[in-house]
Amino acid sequence: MEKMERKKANSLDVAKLAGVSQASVSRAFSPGSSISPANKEKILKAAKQLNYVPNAMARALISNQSNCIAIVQPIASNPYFYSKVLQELLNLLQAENQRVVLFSQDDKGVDDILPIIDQYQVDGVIMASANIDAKLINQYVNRGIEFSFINRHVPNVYASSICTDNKQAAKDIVKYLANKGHKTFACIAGDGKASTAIDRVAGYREQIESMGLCDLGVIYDAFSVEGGVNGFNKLKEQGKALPDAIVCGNDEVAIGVINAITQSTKLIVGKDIAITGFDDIDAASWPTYGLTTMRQPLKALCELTVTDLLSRIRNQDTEPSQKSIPGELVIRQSA
Amino acid sequence: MEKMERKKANSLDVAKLAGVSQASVSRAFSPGSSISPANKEKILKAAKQLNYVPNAMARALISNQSNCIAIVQPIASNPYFYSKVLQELLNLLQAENQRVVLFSQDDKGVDDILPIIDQYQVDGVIMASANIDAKLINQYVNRGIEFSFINRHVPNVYASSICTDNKQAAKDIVKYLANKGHKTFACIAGDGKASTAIDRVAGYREQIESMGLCDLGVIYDAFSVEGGVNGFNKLKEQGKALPDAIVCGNDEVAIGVINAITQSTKLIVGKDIAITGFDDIDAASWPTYGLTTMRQPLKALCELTVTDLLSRIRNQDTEPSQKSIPGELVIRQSA
DNA sequence: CTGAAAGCGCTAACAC
DNA sequence: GTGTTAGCGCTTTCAG
Repeated sequence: MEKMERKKANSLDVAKLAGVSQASVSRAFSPGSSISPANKEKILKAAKQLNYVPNAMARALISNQSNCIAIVQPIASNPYFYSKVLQELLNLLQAENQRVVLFSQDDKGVDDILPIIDQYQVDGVIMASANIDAKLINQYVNRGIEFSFINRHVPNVYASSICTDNKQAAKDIVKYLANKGHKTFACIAGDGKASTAIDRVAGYREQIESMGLCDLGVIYDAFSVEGGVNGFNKLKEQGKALPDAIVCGNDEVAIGVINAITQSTKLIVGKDIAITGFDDIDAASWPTYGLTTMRQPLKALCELTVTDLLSRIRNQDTEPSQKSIPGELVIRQSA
Repeated sequence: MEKMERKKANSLDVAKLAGVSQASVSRAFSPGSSISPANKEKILKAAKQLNYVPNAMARALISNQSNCIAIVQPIASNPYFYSKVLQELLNLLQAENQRVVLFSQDDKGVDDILPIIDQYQVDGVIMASANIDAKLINQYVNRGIEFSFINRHVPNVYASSICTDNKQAAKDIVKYLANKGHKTFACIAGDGKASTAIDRVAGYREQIESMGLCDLGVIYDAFSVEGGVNGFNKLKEQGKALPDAIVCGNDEVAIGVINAITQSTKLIVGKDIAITGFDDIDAASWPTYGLTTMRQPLKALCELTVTDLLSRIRNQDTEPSQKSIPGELVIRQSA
C-alpha cells in the first residue's frame, strides 16, 4: 500500500471548482443560509469531487460552538451499568449530530479534567462522577459551558441533574422485603462516599425505622463483585446471626454476596436468605443469580439528560433543572 | 445560583496583563519554545489570574494537529470486553495528553462515520469494528489520518492492526480439550461475519481435523449470552447426540450455553460436558460459572495499539505494522 | 442572492 | 529572547 500525498480540500478549492465565492461554499454547508438551489447543487457536486468536508475546528473557532459534548466517566466503578449509560448517551448524542469527547476521572479527581475540557471548547459536559467543587464548576459555567449530572445531586451549582429517586427506591425495597415477612436486615452499601450510596442508605434506614424492623448494620465497601464478597465476610465477622435479608448497594455487590454465600455457607439464596440488588444489569437475570433488583430507568435517565442539555445549549435562556425518576422493582428468585 | 457573564480570556488578554507580546504567551504554553524564565513566570501568573487556557481549536487549526484520537466502537457487541478495551485505551491516551472522541458504529456502518471523523481533524483513528472498505480508509490516510485496527485484520489498507492470535488460540483450546480425552466437539461461534469468529473457527476446524477428532458442527449466532442460549438450542435440535465439548466464540456465548445447559438438561458442566470461552471477562471467574477460557491480552493489545499509533502520528515516516499476540489459556472448572 | 472583507485564537516564520 | 506579521479555514457582517 503506497501512501500518496494529497492535500485536504478547503472551501476555497471548492469555490474555485464550482465557480463561486468561498462564502457561498460556506452557505451551501450551513442549513438555513440563503443560497440559490442552482449554486448549492454546483457546490455540493464540486465538494463531492474533492471529498470536501467543512473543517469543524475552524467552524468552532469562529462560531464559538463545537457540537462537542464531554462525558466524564467515573473510573472503573460499576462498569456494567455505566458502560450502558455511555453507550446510550453516545447513541442519543450521535443522532443529534453531536460529538462525544470522553474523559475518565483519574485519581486526582475532576479538578484536573475541567481545564482540559475548557481547552476544547465543548458546548456541554455530562458528568457521571461525584465529589465536585461547586465553585469550580460555576467558573466554567460562566464561560458558557452547560453542565449536567447523571445520577448525582450536586448542590449550589448552576447545572442540571437527572437522578433515579434512590432514596425512595431503597425504601420500596425494604417495604417489599418486610411485606414478604423478613424481620432482620443488613445493608452492604457500596462506596460510602458516592451520593447514590448515601441516598440509598438513607432510604434504607428511614424505612427500617418507620416499620420498626431490625437493622444489623450498614457495611461499606467497593461497588463491585469483590466489594460484595468483602462486605458479606465483614457481616459474618460481626459474630451476630445473619439477617433474613441483605439489601445491596448495586447488582455487582449483590452478585458478590451471592457468590460468597454459595461458597462459604449452606444457605439457599431466596429461601434461607433474601438478597436484593440495584440497577438490573444483564447478569441479574442470568438463571444462576435470578436477582430481585431495583431497575434504574436507564433510557429515561439518558434521554432526559441529553434533551435537557441540548436545549440549554441551543437556547441559553433555558434554566437547568433537577429531576428524579422512580426506579422499578424487578422481582426474581433471590428475594 | 446566578449565572454571571464573563468572557473567556485569550492569549492577548494574558499578554496585556503580563506586559509582553501575544507571541510570548504562546511560547509560554508551548514546551520547548525559547522564552526567558522570568517572562514565563510572569505569563503563567497572569494566565492563572485570568483562568486562561490555550484554545485547542485554534491551536489545531494552525498547527494541523488536534491531539484528538477517534475510537470507533462496534455497537453493542461484546460489551464486557470492549468496554474494558475502551477504558484501557482511554487511560493510556489520556496519560499521553490525547483526547478521545468516541464514535459508535451505527447500522449504516463505518462509511458514514469517516466523513464526520474527517471534519474533526483527528490525528488518528482506532477501530474496533470490521467490514470496512479498504479504498475508503486509504482515502483518509491520504489526508494524514493514521488508522489502527484492534483485533481485526484488514487487508490492503495502510493501517496497523494489533490482534490476539485468534486462530492459534482456538487450536490451543481444541488441543487442551483433546488432551483431556474429549472426542466429539461442537463450536458455537458467535457472529460469523466478524473476523474474530472467522479466525477462531478456522483454528478450531484445522485442529479438529489434524487430530482426527469429530466435529458435530459449527453454529453461528450473536456474540451474546442470548446468542449462546440460541446456539445451544440449535445444537440440540440437530437431533444428534450432544458433544463432549463445546468451544464457544466468547465468554458471553459460553455463559449463555451454561445457562441453557443448567436450565434444560441434567448435565453437569465440567463433568458431563466441557465448555470453553474466549476473552476472560469478569463473570468468567464467578464461582457459578468457573469458565475455562482463552484470556485475551487486553492490556498488551491496548498498549501496543496506542504506542504504535502515537509513534506514527509523531513521526510520519513510521510505517504501519501488523502484530499478533498469543492468548493465555485460563483453566477453571468448566473444562 | 452573492461576493468582498474582517476576524475567531492561535503558531510559526521573520526580523531585530 | 522577543515582537511583528502572516495566515490556518471558516462564518458573518456589509454592500451591491
